[in-house]
Parts: sequence; structure tokens; C-alpha cells
Amino acid sequence: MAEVRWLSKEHQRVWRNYLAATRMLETGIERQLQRDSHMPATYYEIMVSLSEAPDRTLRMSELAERNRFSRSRLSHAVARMEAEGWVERRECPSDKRGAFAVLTEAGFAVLADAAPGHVEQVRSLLFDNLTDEQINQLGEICATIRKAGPDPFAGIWIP
Amino acid sequence: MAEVRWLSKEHQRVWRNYLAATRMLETGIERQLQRDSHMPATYYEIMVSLSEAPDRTLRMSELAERNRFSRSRLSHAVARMEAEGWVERRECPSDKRGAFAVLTEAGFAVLADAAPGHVEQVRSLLFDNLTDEQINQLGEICATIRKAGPDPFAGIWIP
DNA sequence: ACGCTATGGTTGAGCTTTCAACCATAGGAG
DNA sequence: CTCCTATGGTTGAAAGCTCAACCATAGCGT
Repeated sequence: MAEVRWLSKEHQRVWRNYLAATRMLETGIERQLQRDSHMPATYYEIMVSLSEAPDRTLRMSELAERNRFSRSRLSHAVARMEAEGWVERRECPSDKRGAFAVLTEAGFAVLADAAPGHVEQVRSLLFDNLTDEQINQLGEICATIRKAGPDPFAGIWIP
Repeated sequence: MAEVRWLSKEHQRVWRNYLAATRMLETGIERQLQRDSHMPATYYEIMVSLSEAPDRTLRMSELAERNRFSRSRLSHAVARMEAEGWVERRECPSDKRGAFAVLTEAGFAVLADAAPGHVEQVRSLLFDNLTDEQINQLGEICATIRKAGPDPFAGIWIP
């Protein structure tokens, strides 16, 4: 067992600020969506992805990867959204294992309705408080972290 | 209803990178702790806070606020940790409503055991990938977001 | 064609989190 | 002292997430 390389005081400070800030943001986003649109952020993200896809349709696997959801999480979420009538499943003709998720009209309407409040919340908790420079920095930093992270994000890296 | 101020293309890019990066990090941290130490990150954070407090003891409310947990979430978590023998509750003599949480020896041992692996994971997913400058920037950004956020973080700001 | 492994996706159990309701005590104001 | 409200904390139910197990089809090598 090698020596433990503890975090420096400075790194610790950063890490704790990171935890507090991200938790605050996440909770704030979640609460606003739940309160105003009766949906968790997960559903919102799924619907956004679908709304941007051709025919508002995506393969489950595509959808999972884009949002970094586990397959299982997505599957459960889509099941619940299907029950709400926001999404439909269709089978894939070219690969009988596969499945498509399609955003319904009702789903699109719900999304359109939820969007303004959500965007406002993102602004007020995040963008409105940072300088343009900081926003750029944050973008770079997140892109870096993201790229450095394990890739398909399942399996391999944590056995 | 005022005009919706949508996010610019650039802000959207940042926001999506933010979501992907933070989700990746969170999941990675959670998985490592669960796999190697059979505890969720929540417990780890609680135990860290306690381990640093005088007599390894804190009021529930203090504990909740420091980590930005809802009272309810903390209460449930402490109950489970108590069942594991990692934490004990004591009543507060000066305020009979209050309660203290105390980290037990067993809890401390478990924490000490979990720490090295956790730190290593934080390094490898975050710090190792950023330049010193980026780390400083991230620290500043998170501190700003945190300060700008709603404060006691319950009630008031989202009715 | 056969068998083997890999891939796409679902399922159920168990754990965590949230929300709202709740109980008990504290700390004023009248 | 007696309300009346605020604070500290807990609880139960409902919703979401994770993990591991699973089923079905794909696609390769022979």
C-alpha cells in the first residue's frame, strides 16, 4: 500500500466549496422543477434530448449516453414518463433488441411549459452570479473534467 | 409574464458541460465509496464533519447546515449510521429539543479506513486533470456560487 | 449451422431522498 | 402566567436511484 497523498489545505478548501456549491445548485434546480412542473430534473433532461433529436426520437442507449445516465436509471425513468403519457417506446426494426423513445405531443407541451422557469432558475443560481470570464473558465474546466472521466461510464473503470 | 431570456448558445454549452461533469464526478465518488467501504458519500461527509468537531460532537442542526443537508435527510442518515454503530445520539441539556450526534470509535475507524481510497478517487477524477490555475479558478467560482445561493437553504426562497 | 460472447434493454429488491405532517420545547408579547 | 409563534428534530409514505440478475438478439469464429 503506497503512501496516501492527502489533499493540501488549499485543495480541500476547493473541494468543499465544490461540494457545497454543486449540492446547492442541484437542489435548487430540482426543487424549482418539482414545485412548478411536477417533474424531477432527470425527466426534463430526457425530454430536452428527445426534443432536439430528429423526429423527437432516440435510441435508449443514445439517450443514456448523452446524459450520462445508467441504462437502468433511464429505463425506469422512461417507464414512469410513459405512464404520464410524455414519452412512447417503439421497437427498432433493424435491431430487435433495441428500443426507441419518442417524445409525445403532450410531452413536448409539458416541456415547453417547464422551460422558462427552469432557465430562469439556472440563470439566477449560476450565470447571473459569475463574470463572463468565470463562465468561460467554468466551461473549460467542466469540459476537461468530462473528457478526463471514464468513458462510456459503465463497467470498465470501477470493476 | 415577461419575455423569456433563453440561454445563449455559449451558456448552454457551459451548462451542459457542467451537468455532465458534475454527474460524472458524483457518480464516480459514490461508486468508489460504496464499493470499497460500503457507505454512501453522505455518510462519509457526515463523519468527516463530526471527526473535526470538538469531542467529535455536533448539534444536528449544525451538521445539517455545514453540509447543506435537509434536516430530514440528516435525521434518516444518522438513524442508519446509528444502527451501524458509527454514531450515537445524545440529548442536549441546555435545550431539550436539541440533539447531539457523536462519532463513535468504531465510526472513526471506519472513516479512517475509507479516507485514502476516497481521496485518491477525488484526485484522479478532479485535481489530477486540472492545472493549478484552473483549480484556483474553480475554487473562486464555487465560493461565489455558494455565497450567492439562498442561505439557510430551506423554506424562504422557494415557497 | 453451431456455439460463444457481447450488446441493448428491462426488472425487482433494497436503499436513499424528499415532502409534508407532526411533536415537543423555547422564547417572546400581552 | 398564558397564549402564540418559531425552532429543533423526527417520522412515514411515496418517489427515485443503484445494483445485480436477467432475457433476447446480434454477430463473430469455426
